[in-house]
Amino acid sequence: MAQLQKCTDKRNALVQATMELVNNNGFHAAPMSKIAKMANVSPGTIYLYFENKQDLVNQVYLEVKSVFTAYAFETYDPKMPVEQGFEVIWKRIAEFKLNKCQEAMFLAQCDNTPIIDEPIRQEGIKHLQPLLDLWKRGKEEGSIKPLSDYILYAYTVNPLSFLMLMQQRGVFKIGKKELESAYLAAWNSIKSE
Amino acid sequence: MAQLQKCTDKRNALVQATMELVNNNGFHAAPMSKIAKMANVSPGTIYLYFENKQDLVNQVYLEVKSVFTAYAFETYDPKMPVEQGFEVIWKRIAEFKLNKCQEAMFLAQCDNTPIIDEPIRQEGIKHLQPLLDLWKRGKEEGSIKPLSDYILYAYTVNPLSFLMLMQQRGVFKIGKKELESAYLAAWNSIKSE
DNA sequence: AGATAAAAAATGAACGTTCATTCATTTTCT
DNA sequence: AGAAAATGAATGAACGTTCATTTTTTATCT
Repeated sequence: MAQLQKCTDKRNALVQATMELVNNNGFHAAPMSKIAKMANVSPGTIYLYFENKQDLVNQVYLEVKSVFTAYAFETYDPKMPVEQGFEVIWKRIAEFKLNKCQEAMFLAQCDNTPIIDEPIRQEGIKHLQPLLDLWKRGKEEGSIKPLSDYILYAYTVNPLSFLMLMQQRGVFKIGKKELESAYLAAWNSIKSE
Repeated sequence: MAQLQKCTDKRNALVQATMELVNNNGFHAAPMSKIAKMANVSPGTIYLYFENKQDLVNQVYLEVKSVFTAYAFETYDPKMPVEQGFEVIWKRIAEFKLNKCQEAMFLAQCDNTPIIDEPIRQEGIKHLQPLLDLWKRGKEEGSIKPLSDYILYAYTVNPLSFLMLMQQRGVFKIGKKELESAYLAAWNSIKSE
């Protein structure tokens, strides 16, 4: 798979088409031929950019995951106090999950199914380190309950995935007020005392 | 599709095999031929019990969902005080999600992908009514925050799905102590004041 | 009870389709 | 003109589903 020099356009179109089809139809009903058609590209072209279908979906996952974490930490500064830092990160994550639905849905599907190879998934998690560091700091100074990172994640970040899905399916709409309540619920579940 | 009279055994074996294969390989890599083999049945036999592959997975979903809710409410009595009722239900749900991994994983996958037809999914949700009634009571008496049911679900039940997955993937183990912490986090996120 | 026939259930090879992937050819860029 | 990129028809494998046949169960009669 020789590195192609330009035309990151076609690659992006393929990434976008893969997300859209997997979101709407599921992995099992997202054939290469349709992905190609949606990206305005010939089926054969996909194999200039990706090894095969599994590699395609792996790469899309990694790319979307790193866009997500970059977005999450964009306005965060490790010098912030714990509570403020948490609020900043949480609200960026919420903004991402609720506005970039396409990307968030794709991640949710990948994280809850075996379609992504396990080593690739592990790699996608690494970018989350700043949040884990913040939690470590919070636990040390006593502002955050001394719980496993998995529990902290389950009660603060994961609920947003569920709310995103419900919004996407049209049964629930989250506005400014609901977002503030949701943030409080998140903070209340992990803050000390 | 005439009703078959006996041999609910074969049907159960098919349900079990479908869950196992979809959990381990994903829907796209769970062909009818493998499902049949795992259930010790001929491929043709599947079509005596189910219309087609979509119907098979729909029915498995409905069946597992109703086993789940039956389990959740088994020890609950609507006459219980709100906080006690919530604790009873929450802990049953936790028990189910953490012990019946096969079933819980399958539900998580179905709820986060488009593999289940939307009307069928809607039907599966109906059995959750007792919990919604409890929350209504809690909001009216002021013991539970006046939040949307979706937010309450996101912060109390959904985290368990995430923790179940992490336990299943071997990166996290939830014991008696963690379970108690998790319950407190859940209750803290939705209790009033 | 045992024998026999009719009905029900189960089988698995066969069918038509669709899929991922390849590669000889064409198009676009340098 | 030469190299790089893109094409899309062709290929073989795998899939969901069917149905003519076989096996098992049930019902009936001696």
